[in-house]
Amino acid sequence: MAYPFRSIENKWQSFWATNRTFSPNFPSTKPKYYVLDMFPYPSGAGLHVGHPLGYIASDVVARFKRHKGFNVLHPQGYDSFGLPAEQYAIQTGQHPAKTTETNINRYREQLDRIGFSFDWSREFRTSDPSYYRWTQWIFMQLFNAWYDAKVDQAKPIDELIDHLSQHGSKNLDADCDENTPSLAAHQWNALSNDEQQTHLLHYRMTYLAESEVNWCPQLGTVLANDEVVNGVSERGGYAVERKKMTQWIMRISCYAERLLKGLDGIDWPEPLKEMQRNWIGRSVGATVRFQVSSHDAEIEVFTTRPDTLFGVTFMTLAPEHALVDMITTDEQRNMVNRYVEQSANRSERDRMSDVKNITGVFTGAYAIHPLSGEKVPIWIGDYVLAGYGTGAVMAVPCGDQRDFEFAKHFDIPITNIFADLDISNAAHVEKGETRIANSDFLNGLTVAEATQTAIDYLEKIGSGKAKIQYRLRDAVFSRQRYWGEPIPVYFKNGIPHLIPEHCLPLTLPQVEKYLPTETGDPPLGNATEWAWHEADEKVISVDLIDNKEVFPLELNTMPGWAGSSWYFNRYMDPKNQNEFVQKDKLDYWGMVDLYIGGSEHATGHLLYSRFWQKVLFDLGYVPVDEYAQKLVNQGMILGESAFIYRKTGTQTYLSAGLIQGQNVEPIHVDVAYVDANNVVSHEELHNWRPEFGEATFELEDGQLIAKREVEKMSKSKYNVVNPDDICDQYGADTLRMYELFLGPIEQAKPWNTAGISGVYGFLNKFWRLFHENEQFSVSDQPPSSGMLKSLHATIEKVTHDIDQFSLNTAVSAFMICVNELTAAKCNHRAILKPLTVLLAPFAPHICEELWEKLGHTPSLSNEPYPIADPMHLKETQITYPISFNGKMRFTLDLDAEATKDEIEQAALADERTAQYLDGKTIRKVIVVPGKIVNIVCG
RNA sequence: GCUCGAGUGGUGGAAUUGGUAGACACGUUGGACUUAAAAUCCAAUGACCAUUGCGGUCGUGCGGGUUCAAGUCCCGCCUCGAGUACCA
Repeated sequence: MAYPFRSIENKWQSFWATNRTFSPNFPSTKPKYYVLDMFPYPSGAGLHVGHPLGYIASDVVARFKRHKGFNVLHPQGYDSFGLPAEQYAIQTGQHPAKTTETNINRYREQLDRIGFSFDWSREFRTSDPSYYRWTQWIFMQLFNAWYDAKVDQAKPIDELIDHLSQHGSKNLDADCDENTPSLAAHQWNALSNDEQQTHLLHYRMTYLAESEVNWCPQLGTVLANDEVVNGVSERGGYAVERKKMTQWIMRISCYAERLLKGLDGIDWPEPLKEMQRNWIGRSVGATVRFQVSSHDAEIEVFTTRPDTLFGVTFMTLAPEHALVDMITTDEQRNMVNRYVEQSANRSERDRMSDVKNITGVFTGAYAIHPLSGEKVPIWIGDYVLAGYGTGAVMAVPCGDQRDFEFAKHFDIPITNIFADLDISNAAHVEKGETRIANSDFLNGLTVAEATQTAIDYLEKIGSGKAKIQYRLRDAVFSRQRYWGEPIPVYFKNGIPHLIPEHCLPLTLPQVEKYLPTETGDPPLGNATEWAWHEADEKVISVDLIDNKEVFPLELNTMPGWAGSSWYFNRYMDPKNQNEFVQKDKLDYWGMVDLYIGGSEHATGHLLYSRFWQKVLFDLGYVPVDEYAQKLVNQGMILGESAFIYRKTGTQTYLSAGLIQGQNVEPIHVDVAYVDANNVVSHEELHNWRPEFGEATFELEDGQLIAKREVEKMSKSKYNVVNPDDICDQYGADTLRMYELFLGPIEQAKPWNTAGISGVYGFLNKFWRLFHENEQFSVSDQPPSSGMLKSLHATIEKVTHDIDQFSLNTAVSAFMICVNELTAAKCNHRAILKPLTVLLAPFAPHICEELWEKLGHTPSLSNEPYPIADPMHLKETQITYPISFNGKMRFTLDLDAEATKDEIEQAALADERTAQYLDGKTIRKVIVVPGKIVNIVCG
């Protein structure tokens, strides 16, 4: 008879909800602990068993910390702006808010069944105006900030304005656009207001600029770099092209160094940190300026190898480089134009898949080498990317493999500047102890020495300077979508202005259609009325736009990552109408102590959120500049798909064992219709897909056998396991423990429904141990020392495992303990009480029930966690393996208190030792107290 | 190509960080209970040899090395996974 998990789980879930058991206190004198999950995007498909894994792990820690006396903040909410709801709206006309609402309700139902200890009173949605008004507010703070590189800090824009009006751009070290003009104070003061505003855009942390963006025509929007994977959109896999557009951009690049450094102080998985480091892509080198011969122009390049300057035999510009048109000679113009056009028409993907082909064209122009004064030809090649560095390189064929191949292909001379090295077949790329030759004043120096000497010289003659280059680009922030946060900006004479702060939120307007307008404006262009809050809600009709009193609003919306870049702060004070978060709450809750989520967000959410946090920190709004002390990436739970095989071109389906030598294609079968022995149920197959009724099946032993294969869990692969079904069949406590038991949290692992019986059996066993004929029954006898030892060993192991985040082994420890208790028929009250608390983080429902039956007042959630008593763990005897030359021969039971010498003597005195030695001499005896005795002889 | 990470029974995975490899669980086999099944309980389960002995030999991807002792440390490979890619 199974334990009544259904009634138990219902009872305690409603108890927790009614009593708000898991709401933390504020203020509180207790130490705080903040456990956070990456909040979900509520998709239409609902949850599968893979989704809750991270939530279960964080819930164990949250409950554990409550027992340990912490005031625990463990919230949950929804990242509810996003593409799928919008795509659905485009197809069906249903407002995304409605789709989202439905999906959230479904998510909530599913989550509630698993018994999480979330404080639901703090729930919010990023698509709710009461939340996104603060996302808009943060946008305003970014707009009103600039980056002072002198002190490495973002500052209010007013300070910059003061500086400009007093000193102009003199003594100003700001992170700004490359092409920002320098102004004297009087020039600045002479500018009209609009001109000043335009000028300030060069400095603002979020700015409007025309730039090359990743445009995805199918999605009808631009994408950030991290949303483009292998030249196609991450979502949908559509082609992406480069396009010049005026967009809102976030100046994340000025934080490159701090984002990099900050990684050292936080406990995040090393691979993830590595991904962020690569993404930021710091490289140390120098910029060098080459004068263009007979033109009034310079080409600036970035190089990591200033030591190889004398090896430069040509230069290469990206086809998009601004100087191409100017410097191309008339003879070369046709070829150059054709080449530029060609590369422009090639999609990102073509260009990438075609890396091996060397293409390029000579411009006819020459540059003057800044050191040697020689003329070097200027070429164009699409191996040089417009988006990195300056979009131009100095080519050193002897020291760079691509330059080398380019030179060989076009027959450009190669100068060898390395002493005693053969470079006839390949470039010499390693740095090492190589000495430089053929390089005037660099001759005889090592690479490192030459690098420094060359930079010093360049700086002296004013032709270059040391520079650290980052791969990290500023992030495009505009999306041509409907379902996102409106950007709180209006345009006056084409100049962007923030709407007044007291008018927030600027509410997402209703539209007839979710597609771009006929004039090509984003979907918000379809809106005829906008609402914003100014005392009472005020509606602005688009008809009233006269550009005198009423101005047009920004029609782009924010990207998906906006709302998720600061939400961890909002949980501290989710209902606050006056501030984004109250300061003393920020001070109390501080950093997230444990953050759990997938590693797929490495270069997206996890980078942008660190960026925003740093800006908010600089501006004095948050007390810490990193927001998550420890991050754990939970691995994916994979599905075990099932396949049967269709003979190609027929309606004949084969059992998996019969496909040898046949021409077949695998067909997914829903895993629900396949049993543990991989037998497919015919009946259900017919009900599922009527067309199988007309098919013929070739069977093995009268059965249709499916082949299993591990794949990502997804609806289209028919391998989804719904947690609801598991809760129905086995209960939430079993689901929780089984998900943890599957393997280490960080690892990807397949879901195997067959294995669940082990955990289910464990909980039943635990229940039965304290029940007789369905009646609760505990013994009041004192437990034996053996049982106490078992209990305390488990306490020690489980506590240690939770600290180490090794939850799968903690589950095993419970199983061992219950097996031992069962074998000894030990159902003592003194054992059950601590065990109930110990197990509560893992299987909270059953534990609450037993706790109540023990006569305690629910809930047990703040009951102190048991502590292992070393008294009970003490060994009286220890079994020592006695080994000879590392090979074990026999064991010896010795007093646990025995000293090293006593152990050694006992081992040597044993007659079996004498037998084994048999005349051999003892060379050494190694004794490790509590572990082993090894006798080395020979 | 580069950068990380990982290779342990039929399977998922343990191993206090150099100290009796294979915990725990699934699966499999046998047994008990049952008219039968389910459920439950007990036993066996790395391989090979011996099982009329207690045992022995080999075993953590492959090849070397250090050590009394290596899954664990070092050197050289192989395979798989993840990330990234003309980054100057």
